[in-house]
Amino acid sequence: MVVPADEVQQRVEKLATACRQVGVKLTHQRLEIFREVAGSVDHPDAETVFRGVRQRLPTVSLDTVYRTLWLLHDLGLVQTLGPRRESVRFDANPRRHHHYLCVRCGLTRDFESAELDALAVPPAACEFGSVLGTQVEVHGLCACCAAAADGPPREVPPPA
Amino acid sequence: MVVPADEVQQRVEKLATACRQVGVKLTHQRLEIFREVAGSVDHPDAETVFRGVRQRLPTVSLDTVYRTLWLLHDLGLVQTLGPRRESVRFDANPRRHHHYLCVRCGLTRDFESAELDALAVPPAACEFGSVLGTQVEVHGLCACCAAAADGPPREVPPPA
DNA sequence: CTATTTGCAAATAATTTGCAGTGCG
DNA sequence: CGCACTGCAAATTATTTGCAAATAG
Repeated sequence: MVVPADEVQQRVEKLATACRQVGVKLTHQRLEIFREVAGSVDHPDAETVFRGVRQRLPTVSLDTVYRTLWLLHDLGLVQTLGPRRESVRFDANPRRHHHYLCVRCGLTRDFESAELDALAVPPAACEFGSVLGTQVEVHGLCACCAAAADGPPREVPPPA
Repeated sequence: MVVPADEVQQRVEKLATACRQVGVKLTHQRLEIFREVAGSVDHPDAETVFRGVRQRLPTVSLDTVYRTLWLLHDLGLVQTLGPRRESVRFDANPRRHHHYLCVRCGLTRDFESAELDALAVPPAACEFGSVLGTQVEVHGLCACCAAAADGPPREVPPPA
């Protein structure tokens, strides 16, 4: 929860509009589930959203979280983030952005960059089909993992 | 199988070297599983690799495929590709490359671009930790999906 | 030879679905 | 009031693990 309250509020309004537009009901559960994703800078997975929402809505079920997350995805209100190994993560940041990704712990953070937004798509990429957008993934070791610099998360047998 | 044979051969040699170096055995199964990934331009998932290898090695088991794929990953010989929705996919292209990704069917293809390789990482991204590399994802509709231009793969109830 | 690796089958984890009750519009 | 939505539990799918037999080096 580091996303400013007014930003969250704005995103929630978009949700309300979108729901009305396609005729799906804006239930308490949906609202809270969306709030959970919209208010988080880590891109949570279904399980994590579930744990968060449960604190305010102790009766939600995990499957409602799944159903809602995919519904929000279909409405175009959250993006999915291909994970590194684990399950899908969700991202409710509607602004154009890119991702920083820790190769060790999987931490994922958004950042913005006008230069990267303006990237020219090379012809080699256009061959495959139309281009709707581009996104840059920056890989690295996050500050946290750099500090705790022991073995990698997945081990290879030590060189004989 | 569109990767040229000599390229595959070269990748296999790297595998042999790496195995010797860390003292893991280069078994028939491992060789074939690697060949399957190294020889494919689609980034196959475990199940797909399994089906492919099974044709030449009818007795391999799916779990050996999983174990081997992760082993190859640990050895740094294959990358994993965060999927769109489905499971993890593997990529044995050792050259610096970027990805084209169809938003509809999930088709994923490599392409190379010296400009993109040279991308300047914006300071906003450096805040989170060290930078090891960057990769660009180009999203679009592949030629195939553009042709069959019916509804999106995941439907939203039609606007009332 | 001997430690590593494999295949099998069973365990676990993640996600989806069927259904009956509930409540919003 | 009816249809969309929810929670539950069971089904399905994906992935991992334990162990005895097979095999690379």
